[in-house]
Amino acid sequence: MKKYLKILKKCPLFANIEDEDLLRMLKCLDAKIGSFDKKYTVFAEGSPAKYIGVVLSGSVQVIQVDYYGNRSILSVMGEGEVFAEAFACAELREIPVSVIADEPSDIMFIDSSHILHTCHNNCGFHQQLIFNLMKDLAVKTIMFHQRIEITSKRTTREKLLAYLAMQARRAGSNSFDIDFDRQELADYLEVERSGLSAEISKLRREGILENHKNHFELL
Amino acid sequence: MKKYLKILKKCPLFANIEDEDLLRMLKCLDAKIGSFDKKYTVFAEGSPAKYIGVVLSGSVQVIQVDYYGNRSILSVMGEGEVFAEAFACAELREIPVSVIADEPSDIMFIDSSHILHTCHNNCGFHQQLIFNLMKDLAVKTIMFHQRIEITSKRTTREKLLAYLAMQARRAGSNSFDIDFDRQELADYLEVERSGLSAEISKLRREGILENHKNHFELL
DNA sequence: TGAAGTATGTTGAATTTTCAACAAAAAGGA
DNA sequence: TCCTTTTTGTTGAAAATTCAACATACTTCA
Repeated sequence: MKKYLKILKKCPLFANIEDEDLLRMLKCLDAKIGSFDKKYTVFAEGSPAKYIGVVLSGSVQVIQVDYYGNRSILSVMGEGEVFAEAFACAELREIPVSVIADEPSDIMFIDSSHILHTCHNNCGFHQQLIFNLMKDLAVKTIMFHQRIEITSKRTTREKLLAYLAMQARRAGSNSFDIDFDRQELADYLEVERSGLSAEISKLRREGILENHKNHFELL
Repeated sequence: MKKYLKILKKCPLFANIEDEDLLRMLKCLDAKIGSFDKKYTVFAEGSPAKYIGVVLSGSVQVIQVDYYGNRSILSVMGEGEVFAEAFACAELREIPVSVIADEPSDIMFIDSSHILHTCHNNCGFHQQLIFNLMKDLAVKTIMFHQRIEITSKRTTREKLLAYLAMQARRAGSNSFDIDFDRQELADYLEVERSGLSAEISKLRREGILENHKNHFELL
């Protein structure tokens, strides 16, 4: 667990908790670590909403797959980020999404009941954890607002440009890499992969952007 | 304030707080009440993310309007429900949405800093409030998951049927009323109003549903 | 009640997306 | 390196959406 201390310190769930306290607390919370190869399932849709996940290394995708097999990528969580916390905190029985490893990843699992209900050791961190969880969930809510702002556009072109503009803002530069391959970007933007490829080519021909693989530059 | 006690008790923000404590606490939080006529703006996009809103009567819509004037309805909050809490909790400077009264509404405003930072009176409810806020935000996150599940469908028909199926589930019956007029439903589903009307007519002709105004029945 | 304003339904043309199929390019493994 | 697999780009036809315009129904309020 010690080797992940640097990541854990960046994790919003553990903000304002001292190093020495952190490891002790994780023991108290009975945190477990698991490793997942790329594409492997961390949580399957319908499994109990019992554990909160923390990405220690790698990254995971939170996805929904509907009746017809259409897949939506809801979010991508990277190192130090938390996932599946909303289902545990809202006390859903089952999680309504799947979580898969986007690359080889180490994941820490915390039984949510250890956070939500005061532990018998009465260690003093629950209040801080709850507060951190609240902030984390507020940030997640805003993340969904941003996603909806992008996907509510009506055309592939507008969705793509809105997405790229947001990535450029995040990167602080008009030149940046994106995390998605083409199919994944289509699943995030909720458009057709082939139409997305075509639109990228069109924007390039029009001189609006340049790109090579996953690197983009807005002109 | 007393006249709203019944509503406030239903409000998730005040769960597990005794009646007698509630009014005292609201005074401590310096809660204010405002009234808004239908269509009036409760919060304008870009205004400071300082206040948390609680619907005492009526209902509000949380909306985004993009550069081209396209309007998305993100959520509708009715009596006892909380809004704009995510922006305050995440400590955004400005709120990225607008909130408008959907009907004549009374709204309670609470300065978020009074909740997030321990008050000098050191009244004992902050921990419970933070916990309630966390739960509320978890539920909101799940609400967005559901919205995305609906709007990620590719056709007007699929979006509409997914929406109606969810409303039927919520109502516990195949016969139910919806809160939206046609334009609002289109803004929620992110489709064209005229196309939506056409699709409703088509589903009716196909014998898949019956409807009169805002009453629907799935057959 | 009547008039004005708003909401809903309908339609056809233009635009866009989806779908399927395939070619080309890139990545991975033996 | 060569072969296989995966990813990406391209294309045309079919399907669906958007847009604009208008008719009708419904509301509101004087």
